Amino acid sequence: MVRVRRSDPDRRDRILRAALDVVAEHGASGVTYRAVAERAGVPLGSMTYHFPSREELVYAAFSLLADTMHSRFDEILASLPPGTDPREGVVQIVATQGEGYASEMVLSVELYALAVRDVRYRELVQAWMLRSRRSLERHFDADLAPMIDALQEGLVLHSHISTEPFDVARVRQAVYRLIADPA
Amino acid sequence: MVRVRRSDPDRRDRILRAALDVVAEHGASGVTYRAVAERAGVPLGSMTYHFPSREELVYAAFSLLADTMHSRFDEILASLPPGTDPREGVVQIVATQGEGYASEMVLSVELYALAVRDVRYRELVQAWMLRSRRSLERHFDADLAPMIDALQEGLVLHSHISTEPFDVARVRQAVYRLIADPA
Amino acid sequence: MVRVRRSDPDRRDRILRAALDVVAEHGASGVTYRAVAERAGVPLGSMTYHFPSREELVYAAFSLLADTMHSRFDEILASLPPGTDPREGVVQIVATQGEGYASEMVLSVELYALAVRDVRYRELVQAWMLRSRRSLERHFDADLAPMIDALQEGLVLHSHISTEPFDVARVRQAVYRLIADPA
Amino acid sequence: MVRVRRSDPDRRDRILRAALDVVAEHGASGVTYRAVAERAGVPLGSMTYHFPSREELVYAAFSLLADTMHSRFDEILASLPPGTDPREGVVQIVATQGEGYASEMVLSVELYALAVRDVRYRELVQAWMLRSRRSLERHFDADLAPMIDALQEGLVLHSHISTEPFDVARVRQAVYRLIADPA
DNA sequence: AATGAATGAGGGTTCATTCAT
DNA sequence: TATGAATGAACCCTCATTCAT
Repeated sequence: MVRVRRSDPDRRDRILRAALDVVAEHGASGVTYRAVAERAGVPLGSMTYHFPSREELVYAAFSLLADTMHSRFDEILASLPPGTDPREGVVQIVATQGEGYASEMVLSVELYALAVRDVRYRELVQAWMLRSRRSLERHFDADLAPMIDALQEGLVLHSHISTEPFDVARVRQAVYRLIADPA
Repeated sequence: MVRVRRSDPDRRDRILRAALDVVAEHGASGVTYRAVAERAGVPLGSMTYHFPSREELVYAAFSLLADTMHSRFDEILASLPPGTDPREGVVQIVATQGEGYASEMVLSVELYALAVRDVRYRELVQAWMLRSRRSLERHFDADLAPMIDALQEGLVLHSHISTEPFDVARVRQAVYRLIADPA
Repeated sequence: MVRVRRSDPDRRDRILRAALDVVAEHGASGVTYRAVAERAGVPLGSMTYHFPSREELVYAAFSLLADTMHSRFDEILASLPPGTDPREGVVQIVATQGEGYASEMVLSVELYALAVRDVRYRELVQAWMLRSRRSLERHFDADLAPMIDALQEGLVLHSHISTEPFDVARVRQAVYRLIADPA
Repeated sequence: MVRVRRSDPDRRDRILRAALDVVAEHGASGVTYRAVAERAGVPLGSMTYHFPSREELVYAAFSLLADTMHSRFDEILASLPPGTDPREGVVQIVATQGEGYASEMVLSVELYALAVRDVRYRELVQAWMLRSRRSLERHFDADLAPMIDALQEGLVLHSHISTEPFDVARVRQAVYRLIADPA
């Protein structure tokens, strides 16, 4: 009657991706076992088998998000052609997150909302932030890294909240002002 | 048998403030009629009387928040003693929101999380942002205002997520770098 | 579509009686909101309205049981025709509970099972036991009351567990032996 | 990667004892495969291997209980020094179960609760009761045995439900009254 | 012989919302 | 105007049981 699929090794992963989809659409509080199960195409009982509590599911999903986002962030900075002004890397990061990957921005804001209220998520974000700074320090002074990170954060956030069209020129101007003299 | 207090003119307001308290503690999704009613000390039936749907309640609460936060923002900038470097106003705003008023930061992140997913809240935030810029433009160039606003946002956000102690010097340095030459 | 029955004053009571029915059939652990709701003919939502937690429901049901059983117990002893040997009252109590009212015995054993594990139920049973003794003391010496109560308990219990037919003569003999000389 | 202990001959027994522990703590309805498996330190899959259905597990556990309890009962009566008033054996049984071995009382009440609702358990208890009477008949008249058994049951039960301290004197008095003239 | 993976059927509880009063 | 009573739809989570290995 029912299709039996006894072993499904990457089911855990599929569930996590489905969970992030649900966060993007309905927010972190919209992550219900049911919603994710349906999206991932797995039976409800399978959800609690892999993630015994909803909280674990949400946490695992946001951990995956942090990893994914950092990879993208790091890759942009790492793959700058030699000789490029590294500030262009920052501009590109903002542009990438501000224009494309909109859903990931949605996701990260949800993560921040959790982080300001819950230590566990605060630590997760903190670790992610440190990794971002480490990546920035490949090109910029260590003192500057947190500032660049903050500016980039604010720009991306505002670009997503704003109803105005994304303005790369303004982003570039802000970045170049903050980092007058790339180290 | 208890004499009921006839006419409770600021009950609506008390409910909204209670709602914001609940957001600070449990997030926007934690705003249930029941939780808010208990916090505000009003009967459950009174909630739906004043706010026929939950959505209206939440929206009204965040509207109140935007007003409150803008007032604080504007007041700091408006009350700078003549002759002060206006960049100090920006530093002070970040410091105020980064150190004290932590719960308001929690609230605003929740608002952002709503905004990135829902136009109605996006418009609310957009209007607030425009007012902030208008306030900044009293001291800075109009082109610069959005950048300052973004930097300030990023700094406050990171200060709340970070587990490191708040560092005013770094904030000041970032602000002064971005605004090298106050208009 | 649905029959609306806005006020139903003795619904609470009907629920409790339904709960006891369910205990009799499926044991205390079988008392689920759903099972009781169906039995009482009330919507599921009504259950949690009247009894916010399952535990409250169960406790209230067993409180009602204790009251009901004590009433029956007391009434038998109180309505003995003057001049009757009061020991016949005890015999009659055992007979009543041993032959008729079988379901109530079932119920009381469930209550004992709760009582030996949970103080709250222990207190409930303790209070009931004290009332029983008080009733017995109308006819018997205070020292004797607990013994009579214990014997009666054991006889009723065994009569319900036994597969042999109920034997009044044996009950009478036991009671008369224990109470050789009615006070 | 951990070497698995091949052949664990008394695992079945360990599971049953664990099951009884769980009954003592959470009642018969608390006996879930998971709870017992954890308590016994065996994998979940092992449970259904040894006891294909939960019902079998519970029944086997209570069978073991009946055996254990009867052994204790019989031993007390069998090991009375010659010349001792056999009624002291009964007193001692009540004292043993009333003061020590509290958890076993908990267990037996659970068994009674099952017995009054389910023939299978009724038969189990019935067999146990017959064995008890057989033991009593070594010292007392066959007619008296059921009465003694009932009294003893009621005394033990009440002692466990009562919040008053255990009173051996009263127990002795009750036993001596019921058995005025030991056969 | 033994067990981890998997799942469907509930079960307790929360809650927005409706409505009679 | 104001509110207590009421309810149905979810939601999180537990669990017995099945089965491939």
